[in-house]
Amino acid sequence: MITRDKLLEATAAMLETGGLLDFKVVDVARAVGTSPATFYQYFASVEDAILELSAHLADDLVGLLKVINQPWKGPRSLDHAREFVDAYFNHFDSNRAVLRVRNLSAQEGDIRFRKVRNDAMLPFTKALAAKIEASQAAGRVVPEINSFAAGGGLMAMMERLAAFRYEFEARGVNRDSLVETTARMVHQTVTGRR
Amino acid sequence: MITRDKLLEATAAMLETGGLLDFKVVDVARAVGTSPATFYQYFASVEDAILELSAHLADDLVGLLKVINQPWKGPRSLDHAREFVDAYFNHFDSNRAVLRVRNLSAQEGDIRFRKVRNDAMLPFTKALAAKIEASQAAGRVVPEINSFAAGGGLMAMMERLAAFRYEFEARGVNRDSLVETTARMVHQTVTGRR
DNA sequence: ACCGGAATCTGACACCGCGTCAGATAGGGC
DNA sequence: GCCCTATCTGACGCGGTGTCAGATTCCGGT
Repeated sequence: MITRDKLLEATAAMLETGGLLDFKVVDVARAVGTSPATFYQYFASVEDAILELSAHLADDLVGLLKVINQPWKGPRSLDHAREFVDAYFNHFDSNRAVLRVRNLSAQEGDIRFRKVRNDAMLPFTKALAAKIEASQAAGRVVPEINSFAAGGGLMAMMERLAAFRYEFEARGVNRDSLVETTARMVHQTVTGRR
Repeated sequence: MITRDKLLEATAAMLETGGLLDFKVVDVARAVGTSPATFYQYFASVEDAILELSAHLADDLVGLLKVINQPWKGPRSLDHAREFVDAYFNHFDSNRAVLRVRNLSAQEGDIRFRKVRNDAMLPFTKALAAKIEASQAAGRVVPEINSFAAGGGLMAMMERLAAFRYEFEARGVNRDSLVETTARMVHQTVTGRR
């Protein structure tokens, strides 16, 4: 495998293991059996490396767009919501550490991370918003709700619950139960039906 | 003012300004007109200082418990939800930077930050869960929903929307609209009513 | 006014990670 | 075997970390 990829991989691994505050590029270099100079050969800064890791994450999600772009109708509509939530949880589980840093940096105002996060999440937010608008047109959802804000709110909820999943498990809410509850909240908000 | 407090204040200010990755205790010391040694006189590490800042945040929220512990009934029930969401947004706005780091550290698994975060949020999660259970008992909310997970989900949504409020403003959703939408989602989930 | 002790602060230091550069090393096309 | 390019790294100056011993300040007691 090419050195550059090894460095990226090691960076991700480093983020899994330790906190962001004591992240050291020396450690990354050591893990790959190379020197810090090599790291800076490929990346101008640590942020750049993490940014690249973040950018690749959106790729894993394209498959999920199918689930959310189909209409959620009939008796199976709740199943779609479940599938959506479950897949999103999986995605988060596989990429906890990088997503954590991506979101922090986006919150801190770094425009590059904001963009990467938006690229990943906007399609979903918009798809949910479109469904909500349809439900509003059908009179099943109140017009006072801003569809984009509601879609964003649902994404926010999913992201957050995925992030603190283990906190819930420690309190007796297992993964299935969390997915089921989240799916029902999403479904309810989107379709206006129980 | 006592040096220790000045250091805490400067730490918070430093977190507002720059990213976590380039946080320097020298900068904090300089801002207070003292030396790094003095910082370490009072705090064993940067984390400890931020932890203390985080711990104090819960204090600001005790007033809000009143709003959520009263029953949300009758024609004014939506107003209660609005008041709750609005106040939570304010809280987040006043303490963005510290909350950001608190949440990151909690996600990273730091048990002290987990505890501080739980101390701040659990009362609200539980209060929402209690309301949901009441609605379930009344048949207005489906029993398949786990009340604790749903309460946590609502808190998660609020926290996240507050965090990315400016992202929504950039897309034409102003604060009022965001609060209104969030309040309605909370209200709907909690009471089972539109 | 003076003293003594405790509390508070800091200069100085050893250590280590950052980020750079010039030069070393390794491929591979011919 | 030669050269050119791509890739790597040793060595370095800079600056931040965290510690300690000692300096300074403060204050109560006499």
